[in-house]
Amino acid sequence: MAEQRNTRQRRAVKGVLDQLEGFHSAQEIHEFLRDSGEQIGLSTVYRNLVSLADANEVDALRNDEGETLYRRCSSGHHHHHLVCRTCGKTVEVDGPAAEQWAESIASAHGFKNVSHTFEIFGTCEQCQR
Amino acid sequence: MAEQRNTRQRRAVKGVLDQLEGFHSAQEIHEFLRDSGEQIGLSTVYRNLVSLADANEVDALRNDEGETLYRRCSSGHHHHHLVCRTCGKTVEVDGPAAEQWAESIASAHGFKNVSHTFEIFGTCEQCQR
DNA sequence: AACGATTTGACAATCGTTCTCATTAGTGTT
DNA sequence: AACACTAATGAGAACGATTGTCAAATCGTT
Repeated sequence: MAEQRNTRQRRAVKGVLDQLEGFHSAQEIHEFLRDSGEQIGLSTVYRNLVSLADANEVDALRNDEGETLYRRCSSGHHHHHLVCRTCGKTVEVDGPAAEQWAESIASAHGFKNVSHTFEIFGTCEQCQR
Repeated sequence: MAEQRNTRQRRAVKGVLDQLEGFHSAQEIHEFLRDSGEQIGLSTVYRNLVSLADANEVDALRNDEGETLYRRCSSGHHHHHLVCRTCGKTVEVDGPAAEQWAESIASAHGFKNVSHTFEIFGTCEQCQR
């Protein structure tokens, strides 16, 4: 259906995500690209991030302020994150127990079509100094 | 320091929260008040909700779309929610296990000043019809 | 009733994100 | 390589939720 064209800009966005550690906002990513000399529009960055997230090629999550943050995800399966508020450094976390717990709570109350968010934010060791 | 005045508007906002089931956005609450014949500005609703949330008199959380939703919380202690996307109906949920799990993950990686979000969204039985 | 400080409300401003639409550029075909 | 067809881009406008501004209204106290 949606044929993805391999444009210079899309390549660039993917490229940054490989270089950057942890989660970053679309605007940060745009700024980074511009600083790297890449000519790319902000809308394009947004569009590509959204489409990459739809295609499950990157992880997306919302931080405390409601911004969406993106990160190239290593594993293909569902997981959660421990994210540093300051530098975006991320630890990937599995929580099968929590997973199941959410599921069972939901179905116990007759809820369908369930999604959940489970993210941990904090300040990493480095940024504490 | 901040002495809270008991204004008609603040009373009204608290009042709605008592009447309304589940989580609702500031705008919904404003609309509801207006429909009830209460004359109140949108900014005022926002301000009161924020201050009530700060005072821990109401619960606040962000939904999938990044909107902030509010609800008068029954219990004073920390808890999570199972929220219906459609009507806002809410089940209050305790997850001591999940709680501790988050804590231990965070400290294991040297993160301080940790906060977490754990909310479950779905469609409740009624709204499935 | 009067006072001084806090709140209010209408509206402007902000911030992240999405939309619009004319232009550009992949991709498959001669 | 030149074409054609269509998706992707970019600049800026538009949007939606939320916050800021500031004069006017209101609360609680004297």
